Amino acid sequence: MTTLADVAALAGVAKSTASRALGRPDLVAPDTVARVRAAALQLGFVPNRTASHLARGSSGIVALVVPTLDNAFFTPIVAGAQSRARESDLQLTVAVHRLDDADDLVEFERLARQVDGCVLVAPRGPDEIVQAAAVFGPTVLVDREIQGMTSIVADTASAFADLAARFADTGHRAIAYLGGPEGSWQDAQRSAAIARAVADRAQLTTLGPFPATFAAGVAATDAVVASGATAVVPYATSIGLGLVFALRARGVSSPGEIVVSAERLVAEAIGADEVPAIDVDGEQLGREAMTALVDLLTSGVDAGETLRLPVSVHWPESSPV
Amino acid sequence: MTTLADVAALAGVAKSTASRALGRPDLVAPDTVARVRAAALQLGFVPNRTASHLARGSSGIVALVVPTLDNAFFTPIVAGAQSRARESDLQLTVAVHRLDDADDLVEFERLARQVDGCVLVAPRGPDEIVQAAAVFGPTVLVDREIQGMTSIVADTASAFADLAARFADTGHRAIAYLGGPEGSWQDAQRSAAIARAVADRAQLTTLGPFPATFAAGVAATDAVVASGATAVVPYATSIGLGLVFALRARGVSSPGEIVVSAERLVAEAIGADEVPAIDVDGEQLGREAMTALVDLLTSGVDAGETLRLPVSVHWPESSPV
DNA sequence: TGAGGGGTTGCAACCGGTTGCGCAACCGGT
DNA sequence: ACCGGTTGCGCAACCGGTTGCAACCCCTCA
Repeated sequence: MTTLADVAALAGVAKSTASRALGRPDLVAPDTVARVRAAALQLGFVPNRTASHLARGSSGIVALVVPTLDNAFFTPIVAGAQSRARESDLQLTVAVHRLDDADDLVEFERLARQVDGCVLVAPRGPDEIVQAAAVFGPTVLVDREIQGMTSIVADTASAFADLAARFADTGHRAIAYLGGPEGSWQDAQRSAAIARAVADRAQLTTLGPFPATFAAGVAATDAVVASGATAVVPYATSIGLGLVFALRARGVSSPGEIVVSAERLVAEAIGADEVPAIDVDGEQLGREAMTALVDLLTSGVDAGETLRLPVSVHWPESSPV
Repeated sequence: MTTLADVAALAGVAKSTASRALGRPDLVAPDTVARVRAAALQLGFVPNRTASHLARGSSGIVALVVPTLDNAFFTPIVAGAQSRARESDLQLTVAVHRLDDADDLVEFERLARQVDGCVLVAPRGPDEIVQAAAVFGPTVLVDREIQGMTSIVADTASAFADLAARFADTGHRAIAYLGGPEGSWQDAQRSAAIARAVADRAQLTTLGPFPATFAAGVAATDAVVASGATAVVPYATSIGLGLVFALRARGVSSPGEIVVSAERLVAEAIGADEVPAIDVDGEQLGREAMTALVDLLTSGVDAGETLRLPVSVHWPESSPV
């Protein structure tokens, strides 16, 4: 392996000058920079990240904390964050933590102390725990808003409200919302947004709380049918999938008799192009979060602002009613 | 942050002794070890991985190379490898590379030179390219066998053969195999295994090659119907899913008229508990591969052996014929 | 002509562990 | 009492970059 010393020797300068020429060219005379660069190129020099990190006192590792990976919502976030981290030469370590209570915190601290920063996906649990987690270092929050913390949220609530409003517009008189897990920040947002959107134009039944699973959707079927709803907005894709399968199994056609909104890709999978769908770009969510963390790391200042990403709604041409 | 020097000072020994006491206690007097350990505990000492890696000349990073992440087959492998890597205090970096041709190699080399070792998931591409990739450092292969290389393979071929044989046993006279992508090592194994298993007990039609996508399954429908097959074994889950949906869309009941084998979880999703299914434990695949790599890294010797993981077959109680 | 100052560069001390080598103490054996 | 052979420990030199500080050159302005 060729080291910086080799490059410096070939270029006829000191190691320190070589280091500066490559890292902060503005501090070095232009032709010296050129000479060093040429030498580096000629030797195929690749700086040793480990040494660099040691000298700078950083680890070069950032953590992404998710509550679970058994959920299609989180994996794209991981992918997006991963790819963005790589662009900034950071290693991403993915950790599974719920951050629900104080016990989670002690384990989290050990992790946080070993990395340069954290991206937290903590959909549930009290604000206090999440805030406490943020004291260990630079932190960016995903899909949740807490006063004073930098966060990136998908504006799913607006999309849900849009869906519900259109259902009401297209003649649905009874709409059901299948609520998400207890304590979920997004659930609170979505539930409130839908209620505002529907107002008194239709009867809105809120069911739940449900965990974001296929089984929960199946289990919700009785209640949905009993509610008399002709349009359903489920908190999560998996819940909707379970509901659709269970409805079909008992002979209720969907989207014929009961329309269930879905996510874009799933709408295709369940063979219903005519289902209203939303498109949350999880990868972008992860990418933007990592971008925010990188900014925070380089600038050193935490603006504590929220970036709200739009969520698109696909409404079928043919009326789903 | 407390450093080794602090610990050494508190324990009243030299830094070097402290280092050895913690890392190789067999070289140090028992009571000295105890004193150092106590000091470390008291100060809450956490060794700095970066410094350790620099001194040892390793990076502490291992790479997992997959051809794509848009495929449900690979994500569990990533998860398994990830979790196993963490147990050995290794950072996992996931890279997307096909390793199909020499161009991929140059980019791969840059990656490989920065890590301690690689786990390669390279289902396609010529053996030579994969072998060339292995020269840059310790390497473990997943789901593919190449003479002389350590590899972990799921014994899917046997499972496929089992499926085909049982189809023949239960009266199917025309069976179709939907082949995988061109050049796929596993496809070659599976195809051959099925042919051996069916022998002359039924008519076997091999279709393809197909990419492992939903769309490919849809596109294969005409050919499947034309073949007169009553039982189909698709190379990949996604192909099977596409086929089932397309069959149903054109009024052919499945598994009623044409049985399509599937993977365990998918069999449930398509609402057919009575479908023969296989269960490949991708997470275990990734985990075992990482275990092999860790062994290789610590022992320094590459045995070049293959570990074959069993794949279970679920045959429905009620005959699917 | 000399003091003041900006731009370049080199020296050497870091960052925090790891490890080769040498010294000293201590062992049992003659 | 003397000796070869452990055993236990410390010194200092690493690993490969980064950076504070000082030296130096050259140019400007008084």
